[in-house]
Amino acid sequence: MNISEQKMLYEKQALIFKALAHPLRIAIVDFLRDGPRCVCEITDCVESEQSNVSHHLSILINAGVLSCQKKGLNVIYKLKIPCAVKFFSCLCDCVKQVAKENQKLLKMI
Amino acid sequence: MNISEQKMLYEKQALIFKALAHPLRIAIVDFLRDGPRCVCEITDCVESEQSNVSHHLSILINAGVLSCQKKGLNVIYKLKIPCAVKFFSCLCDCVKQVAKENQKLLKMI
DNA sequence: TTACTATATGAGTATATTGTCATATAGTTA
DNA sequence: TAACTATATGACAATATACTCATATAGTAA
Repeated sequence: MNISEQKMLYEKQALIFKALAHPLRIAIVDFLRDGPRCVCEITDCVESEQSNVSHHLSILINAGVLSCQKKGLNVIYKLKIPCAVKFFSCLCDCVKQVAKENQKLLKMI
Repeated sequence: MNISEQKMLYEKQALIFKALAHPLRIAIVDFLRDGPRCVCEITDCVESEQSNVSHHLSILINAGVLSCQKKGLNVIYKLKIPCAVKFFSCLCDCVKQVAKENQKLLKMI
């Protein structure tokens, strides 16, 4: 892989991270770990406006994190990144670690 | 975990994703997979201005993705998220998959 | 056909992020 | 001490992203 190919790869990877870089979109991905769900179920779960959820879903679709399928009036979204589940639990550990360090800092002051 | 705790966790996770959601920062993380490096080495590698690299490094530090240590005039940065390596190779697969699908689409037109 | 329901889209404003420049800081060397 | 080197910081303009509102679309049911 040459340098410009490498740069392009970084940009593509950044698109995926960007897609995941929002609490609401993480909530959506987390919810879909249990299986495919329609927009109305997702909207109920994340407690936001339908149009806002729709915008966020399209961001996740464009990044290739989710796929979707029409079924009657509904559109069913499902998780498409197999490693998301593992990475999420790792992220939990990271969040815990950061929290612990902040706690230490607070005690030092 | 109750709902507001869940939301806080999503926000913390989003911070980590946000930190990784930039090609230059991904390049930095990728570079640091080989081991700790000082700012000047990182700057050389990613081919950007020193002040810009410094800004991006501070974003990665704040998110808990990297840690750093002063050593004489230099500051040595190192990777702090153990799962980053695995997740990166998964992301490569995802990028490939998206690319394949786009190729299919192009052929259909 | 009309009315209804689920979802998507576009415009607009508010806010956040980016890269650059100039400059500050802290450690080193002479 | 002064000069130098590596890195960090702050302000700024340009750009991107988020949320809301109003509205469009496409499928369903009467």
